[in-house]
Amino acid sequence: MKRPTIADVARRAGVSKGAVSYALNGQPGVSEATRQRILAIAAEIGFSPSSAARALSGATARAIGLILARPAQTLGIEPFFMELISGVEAELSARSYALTLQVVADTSAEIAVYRRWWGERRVDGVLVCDLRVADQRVPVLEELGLPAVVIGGPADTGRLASVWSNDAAALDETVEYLYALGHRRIARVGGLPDLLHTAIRTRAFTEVCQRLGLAESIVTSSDYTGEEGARATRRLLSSRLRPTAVIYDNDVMAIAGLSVAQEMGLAVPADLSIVAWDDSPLCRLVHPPLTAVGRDIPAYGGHAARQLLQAIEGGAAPTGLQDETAHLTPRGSTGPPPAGEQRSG
Amino acid sequence: MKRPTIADVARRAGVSKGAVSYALNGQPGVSEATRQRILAIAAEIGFSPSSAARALSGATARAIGLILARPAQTLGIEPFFMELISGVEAELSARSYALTLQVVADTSAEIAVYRRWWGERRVDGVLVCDLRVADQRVPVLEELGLPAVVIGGPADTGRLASVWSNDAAALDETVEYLYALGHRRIARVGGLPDLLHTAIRTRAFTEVCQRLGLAESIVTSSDYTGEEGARATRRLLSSRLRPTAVIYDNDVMAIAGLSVAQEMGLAVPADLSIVAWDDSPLCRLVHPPLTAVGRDIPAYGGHAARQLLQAIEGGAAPTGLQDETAHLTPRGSTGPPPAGEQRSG
DNA sequence: CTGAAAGCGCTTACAG
DNA sequence: CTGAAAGCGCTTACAG
Repeated sequence: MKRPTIADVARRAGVSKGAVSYALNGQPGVSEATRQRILAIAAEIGFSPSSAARALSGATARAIGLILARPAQTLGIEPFFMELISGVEAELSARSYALTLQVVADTSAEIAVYRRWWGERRVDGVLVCDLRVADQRVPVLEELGLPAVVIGGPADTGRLASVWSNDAAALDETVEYLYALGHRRIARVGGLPDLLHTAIRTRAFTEVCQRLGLAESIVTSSDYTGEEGARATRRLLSSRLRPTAVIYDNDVMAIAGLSVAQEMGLAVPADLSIVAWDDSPLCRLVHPPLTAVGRDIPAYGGHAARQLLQAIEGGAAPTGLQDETAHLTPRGSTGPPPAGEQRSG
Repeated sequence: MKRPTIADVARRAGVSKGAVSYALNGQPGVSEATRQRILAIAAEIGFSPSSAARALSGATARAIGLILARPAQTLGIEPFFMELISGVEAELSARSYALTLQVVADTSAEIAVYRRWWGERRVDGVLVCDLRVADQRVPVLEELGLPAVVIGGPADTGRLASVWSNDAAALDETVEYLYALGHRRIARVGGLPDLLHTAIRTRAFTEVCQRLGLAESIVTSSDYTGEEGARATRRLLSSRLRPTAVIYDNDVMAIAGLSVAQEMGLAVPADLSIVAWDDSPLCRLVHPPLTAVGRDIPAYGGHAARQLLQAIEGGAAPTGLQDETAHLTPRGSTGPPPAGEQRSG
């Protein structure tokens, strides 16, 4: 099947190619009657303007890029990224922008792809995930002048806008809730230590524990896999003064932690309380269902996409956006600590 | 920053634009020495050819499309799609093809996007997921002449190649394993009934149960969510002659089923054996870890991508590929049925 | 082996 | 309000 071009539409409508272009793009230059006739003909013969030709003349690819630099394993198992992508998509497809996705091994590969995309003019802008402390990607994107919105923060992202959520506040709320239940030995299994949000949560955790007078707060790092969540949990539960509550930095590790507790003969929540970050359907799948800290991730992705489109189309650099703070949803995995534990620590 | 064009490279190399093009694309027409000099200059000034200009003249976008028509909820929670995408990516990025991803609500939206992509020449070909019985997408893609590889089968996909796995054989193996353990009342919680692989597994299940003389084989359908998996399990476990083993069509429902069993006071595997399809890290996360039927999904995606690139570049339509058959990995969730149950049914 | 030129299908000033 | 034309940055026959 031969693809119709703008010339085909012009010929059938008896107008110039320019007129068709104006009609399609909603620009002045054609009468309303002509516009309607052109639109009808375009629809009839199934014409869509070539994205390549459009990009070449208009200099806009109508595509944005998203790079994921995580191993396939953790990518698949964490609902976070797919939910984020769904939200991004909803925003993009409403404006018929395409999403170009790439999975890479590490940050340097990611930077190489940004450079290539920029050279190829393949995307009009990018969404940057997994913001790191002193992130190397930020200066590169600034130098290239490739519009970008950083997902994560708060942080100094220079000229790049960011969309972020107040994780420190959410963490405070969580620890205070556990404290109110009577917990005095609270541990946290954190995520990848070089991710900014891990650093932010770790600092908040340390501060709130100090404020509440919890001397024995413990933080360990992990890579978000179930294996590391299980290993960290075994270590915590085998220690002399084992914690009565554990906060995990993702849902997967929390579920792994629940299994380890069961395996070690500890009842949840009678002997151990468990809190998952990144609330997701996974948390409601297990028994008992997990108390979790969460927020609307598709909406988060949508907000980031909207900021990016604004940066691309509006010209004016958006200033960034503080998204909703995650909130705690208590379920069956948290309760008071075992009797006799309540005042120790 | 101004993006370098082929003219910049040509000027600095003291050759024509044509020569630069030949050098970059590994075509004859330039001497080896000149080619090396051109390549060095291109690398030095960070030149990547504009994908739009390339697509416009060469008629190849160097991008393939993938559409997911599932609600955000199930997309996020099932590791399958992300693993598939990872595998596709690995194959594509090795040849510097881009992946254009779109999430849509239903099949008619999906078909509309195919038509638009075709008109826009945005992608050189597409990967078709979730093959259905009498799939409406197949004739549309054939009519458009858009290269496509169907993920799933075996089925009559006309001129489209497909990559598939023998699910019937894997289901046989699973039922025979449960039969050998002594199970005589085996139930199956199937996936979306209009998906081809659900139909194939359902038929295989019915046939193997007949062959083994298991009269009371039960099949229910679901939408792959934990909620439906839990509901189906409650129904099964509340029935007068409850099954002693249940096979679930995905990992998420199997985990939900495990929780329901625990909630209803049944021990797994002492009172109930559970098998998950789509083995994934989730299956090893719970306690007991789930016996599961699985295979290498990233490899599956990679094979599909390779077939598609062959269809796009080779010209000759690939004939399709039978991928590895899924195999059963016994873990802690399966065992003999309760004493006294072994000969009933 | 190399250079000059046409052409891909749009968009957008520029004249009428 | 409309038409003719240049130009985006490549690729690829076509001459030399």
